[in-house]
Amino acid sequence: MAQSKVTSAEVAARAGVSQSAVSRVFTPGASASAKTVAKVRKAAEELGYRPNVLARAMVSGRSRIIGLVVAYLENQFYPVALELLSNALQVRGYHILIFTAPNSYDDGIDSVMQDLMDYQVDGIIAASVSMSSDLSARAKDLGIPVVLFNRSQDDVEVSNVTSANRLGGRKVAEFLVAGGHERIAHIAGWQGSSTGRDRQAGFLEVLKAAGQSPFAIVDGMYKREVAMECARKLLGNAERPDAIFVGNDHMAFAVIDAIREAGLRPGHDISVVGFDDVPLASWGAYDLTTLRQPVERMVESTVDLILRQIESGDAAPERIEIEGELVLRGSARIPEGWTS
Amino acid sequence: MAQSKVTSAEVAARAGVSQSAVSRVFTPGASASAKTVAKVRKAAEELGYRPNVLARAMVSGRSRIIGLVVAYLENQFYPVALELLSNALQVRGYHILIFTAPNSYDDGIDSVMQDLMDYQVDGIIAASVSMSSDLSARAKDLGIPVVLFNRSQDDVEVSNVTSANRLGGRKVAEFLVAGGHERIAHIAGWQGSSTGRDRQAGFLEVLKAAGQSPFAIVDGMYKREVAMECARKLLGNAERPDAIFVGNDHMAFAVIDAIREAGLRPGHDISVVGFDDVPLASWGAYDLTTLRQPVERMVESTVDLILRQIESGDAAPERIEIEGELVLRGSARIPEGWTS
DNA sequence: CTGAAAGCGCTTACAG
DNA sequence: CTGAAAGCGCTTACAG
Repeated sequence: MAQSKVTSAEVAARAGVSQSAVSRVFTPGASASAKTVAKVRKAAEELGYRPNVLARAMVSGRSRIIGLVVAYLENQFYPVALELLSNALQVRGYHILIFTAPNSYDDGIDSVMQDLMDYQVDGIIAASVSMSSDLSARAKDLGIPVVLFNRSQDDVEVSNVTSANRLGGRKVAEFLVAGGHERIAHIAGWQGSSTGRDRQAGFLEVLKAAGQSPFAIVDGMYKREVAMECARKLLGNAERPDAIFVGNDHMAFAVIDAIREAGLRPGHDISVVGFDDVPLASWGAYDLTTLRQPVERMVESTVDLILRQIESGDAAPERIEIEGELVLRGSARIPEGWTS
Repeated sequence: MAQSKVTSAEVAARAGVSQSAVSRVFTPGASASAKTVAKVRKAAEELGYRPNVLARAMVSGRSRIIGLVVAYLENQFYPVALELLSNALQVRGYHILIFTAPNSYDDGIDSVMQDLMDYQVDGIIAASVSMSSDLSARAKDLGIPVVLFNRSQDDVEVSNVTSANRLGGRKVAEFLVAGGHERIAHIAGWQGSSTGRDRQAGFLEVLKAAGQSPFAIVDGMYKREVAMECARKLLGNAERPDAIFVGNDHMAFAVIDAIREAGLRPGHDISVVGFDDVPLASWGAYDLTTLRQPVERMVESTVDLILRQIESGDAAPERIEIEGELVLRGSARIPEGWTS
């Protein structure tokens, strides 16, 4: 059927026009007469021609490739975001080139960024990675737009999209305090990340205002094993917390497993609240009360932001924050007459 | 620091050599004297030069991009595979360009494949997708290697890597029969997929050999909601199954949720066995007995296969099948003295 | 080993 | 609107 790699020159020959004309027909916004368009489309169809994206990228300086730096795909939040991101970008004519990075260390990220540049990506979306300032700076230097997804970075002028993490931490604390809990522990998100710190900060503010001090605060590092270990310790003592706010759902699942392992019932003997609302949170086995991160809207904003920066060359960094709501389920006691 | 987009010509000028010499220094296997190499490396370093992958791709015909077609990322098996695939490919100097596709319909896949070709990918890995014969054929026509991951297709000559699905189905059935179960139901994987059919076929063979007929067989479509619905129906009748073999873990979690919802205990009142062994299967809340798909080895084979085809031009299709083992956990009764 | 030159498949001023 | 030509940043025969 189709020839192997048809070029615009072959189409031109068949259509009886110049190669430039063919190019124009396939370039949105370029001018060509209706007659030319018709001839070219017909010939292209017959030959199975499609423009070579790479060649186009070379001359136009636009690869229509977005580099996505991710890790931590065991946390369901990221695959979900990845799929949404990819779909949204595909519709707009872009595709995602994946770069997997060691999560929290600057070591590997350096070479990842090198790679990224080699591919002439039009933009970079960094999810769940702490990019060193150097690298954000370097991307900027090269005029490559960067958007941090679900993470922010204070020391660099870079765009980011997050949920309202601090407010979210506050909401969880208010809910827990209203529920009459008096020994509230926090297994925090990684304190090397903005999300981990912000959620904790909001949580502590409200606790303080309520005249409580936290039963315990530990860094769960966003890792299942660490959170599990923390939970076991917390539950192993004579005096136990009556509620645990966990820095994300992924860790909260471990905490619930640990609670049951100790013979206790989440939502009855001890309340657990997570952060994210990944699909698994709503499944029967966990039924997790959690602060929802509105991932669809976060993705929309991220895509809008990066494409705007690419297409208009407007690189003014923007910080977008989207508010999420508490989703009530069975893992935490609901205060009398509570209406979110 | 770094200039915006340094070219080989600039490096050449600074090093006092020709542009070709610079190219050779960065082309593995090309010949250059030690002296030239040193001068060029020095100049490149100072300028922050890195070869443009896209330009290289244009002339060499190698983009070092692998197109990955995926969907269904809510099933943990795929993100896990994606991460492993990306890591393995990155080490070998390739990267993954993501194409998300509607799962089971040929409709959308068609345009996805068009896209794929536009980017001049060196190879295609198709996961959890049924490619139409046309498209496999077309890729072949263009000399683009294709490997199906976790899926096979009989009507086309295309490489694929799967686990031993039929054998896996047999193992599950043997285990369940040995456990004394006599009313074994099967919520099957999507019957439009080879994996779904093969697992079911193996399962039925053994049941038949044991003189049993299945309590029920339904197609769960690899979807959580469908599986949940099937399970509810199965449990709603006066006579219930005493075991359910579920076509993959993702659906098995739904089945376990349904069982508990009905006030029954998995592993006691009714045995459940899944297929995959995703990380979640080992978490306390599900503790799922399941037939492990050896994803690391599947990924290794996939990467080896596609790179071999790309780099040697050897396009002889190969079908690789990797045996997986049953992982015993709490969701199914273990036969007396059973040793896997 | 090395340089000059052609060419990969396009887009985009530049004339007409 | 249209064609001829230059050029994007490389690799790769081809001579030397």
